[in-house]
Amino acid sequence: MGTNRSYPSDLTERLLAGVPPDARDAIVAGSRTRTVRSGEVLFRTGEPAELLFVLRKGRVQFSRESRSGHEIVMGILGPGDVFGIGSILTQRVHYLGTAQALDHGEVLVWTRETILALNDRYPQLSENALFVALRYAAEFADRHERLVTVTAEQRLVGALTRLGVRNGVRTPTGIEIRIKNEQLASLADVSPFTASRLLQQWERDGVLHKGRGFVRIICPEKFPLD
Amino acid sequence: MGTNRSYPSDLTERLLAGVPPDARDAIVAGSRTRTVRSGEVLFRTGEPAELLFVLRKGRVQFSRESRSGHEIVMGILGPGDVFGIGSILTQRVHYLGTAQALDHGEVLVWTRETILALNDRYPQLSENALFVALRYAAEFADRHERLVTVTAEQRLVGALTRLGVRNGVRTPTGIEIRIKNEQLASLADVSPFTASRLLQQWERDGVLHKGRGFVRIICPEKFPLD
DNA sequence: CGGAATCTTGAGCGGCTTCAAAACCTGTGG
DNA sequence: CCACAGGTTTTGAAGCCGCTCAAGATTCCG
Repeated sequence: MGTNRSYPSDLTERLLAGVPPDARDAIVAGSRTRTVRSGEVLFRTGEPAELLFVLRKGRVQFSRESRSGHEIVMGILGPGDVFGIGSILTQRVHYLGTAQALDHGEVLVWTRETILALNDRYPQLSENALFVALRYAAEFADRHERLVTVTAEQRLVGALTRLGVRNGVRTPTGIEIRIKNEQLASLADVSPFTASRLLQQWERDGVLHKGRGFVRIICPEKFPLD
Repeated sequence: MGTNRSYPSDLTERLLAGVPPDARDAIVAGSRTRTVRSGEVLFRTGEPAELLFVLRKGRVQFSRESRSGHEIVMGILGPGDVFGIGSILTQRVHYLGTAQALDHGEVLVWTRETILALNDRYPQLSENALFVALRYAAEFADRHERLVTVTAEQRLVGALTRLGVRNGVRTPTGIEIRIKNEQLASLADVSPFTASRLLQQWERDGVLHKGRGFVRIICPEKFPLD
C-alpha cells in the first residue's frame, strides 16, 4: 500500500469527516504523497477514474476543453479540496474534467483499488464523497443559473469575490488573487476582452489593482451592485 | 417504518445496484409508496433535504426559480430516477432544486431518518447515491459546456434528441415527447420564441410534427448537423 | 361557448463577442 | 545592461445572434 503514517491537521477533513482517528490513520496510510510541478496534468477529461486526490499545497485547475479547442475552467481548487471522486465507485466511471496543477504543490493520492478496499472497511468514505459530489453539483447549478440570468458584469463580480474568499490571500493593501484574465474570464463565462475591459474600468474606479497574472481587490464593497 | 414488502423489477436499480435481494427487501420495506397528482410539488429549492425519492410512474420536473421569477428547468425525470439524494447525508444539506410532478404518478419515499439507518446497515446505498450524484454533476457540466460553445439551434437539437431517448415513447409515426415549448426552451437554454421559430422551421422541413404540449420526431437524421 | 393557457409572428435592438493589431510586461541570455 | 522573444493584455470598430416586447392566433378544457 502507501507510505503515509500521519495526516495533516484538517486538510483531509472533507474526506475524513466523522471518521475516528485510528481509522483516519489507516486511510491516510493507504495514500501516497506526491509533489507536482506547475503545469503538470494529473488526469484528463474522459480517462477512467483510477486515482483519488486530496490537495495539500498549491492550486489545481479543473477544466474541460471544448472541441473548438478553447478551455472551459470549471474551478480552481485549493488545499483541502478532494477530486477524482469517481474512483471510489465499484462501477467504473470517467473523469469529467482535466486536473492541472497551477503551482508547484503536493497531493495525497489513492489508487482506485486501495480506496475501494478502504471504503469497504470505512464506508464513511463514500458518504463523504457523496457530500463533496453534491457540492460540486450545487456549484455547477449555481453557475448555470447565473449564466442564464445575470449580466456579464455581475458574473465577473461574482467570480472575483468567490475567488477572493476561496483562493485569495490577504495583503496589507487588499486581497490578492493569482489568476490570469483568461482563466477569470472563463470562470465567469465571459470573453477575455470583456473581462479586460471591466477590470480596467474597476481599476480606474479604485476598486482593484491588477497586473499580469493577478488581481488585488482593494475595495470589494465598491463593486457595482445591480 | 414503511409499508412496502415487494419491490418493482428494476425500477430501483440505480439505488439498489449491487445490493443482495434480501437487503433490497429490507430497504424497500423502509419506504412508503406515495401517489402524486400532476402539478404537485414534492420539495422546493433550499428546503432541508428530508426525503429521498425514487420515481416509479410518471414524470417529475426538476427546476429552479431565478429571482427574476422565471423558471430554469434542470431536467425531466422518469421512472427509475432517484432524487433528493442529499437526504442520505448525516450532515444536513438542502435541496438544490424544486421537484414537481408533471403527471399523475407514483414514488417511493424514505424519510431521512430511515434512509440513514438503512445506510448504516447497507452502505452500498450511499455509494450508489454517489454514482447518481456524479451523473448529475456530469450532466450539468455537459450542459454548461454546450451553453458556452454551441449555438441555440444546436442546443435545441441536443435537448430534443436527449429527451427523445430518455422520455420519448415510440409511436408508429415517430418518437413522441410530451413537453411544452417553454420547458423545452429552458432545457436547451434558449428563449421560448427561438424554440418556437426553430420547431416551426423543422416542421416545415418534415423533421418533426408538433402540437400543443408535445413534439413528435419523425426523422431525427434530418436535423441540422453543424 | 368562454376563458385561460399555449404558441406564433414580426420588428427592433442591444449586450457581448469577434477579430486584428498594437502595446505591454517579464524572464532569459548574450 | 540591454535586447529579444514569449506570453499576456489592451483597444477599437464592426457585427450578429438571439432576446425582448407586444400583439395576435390557436388550442384545449371546463
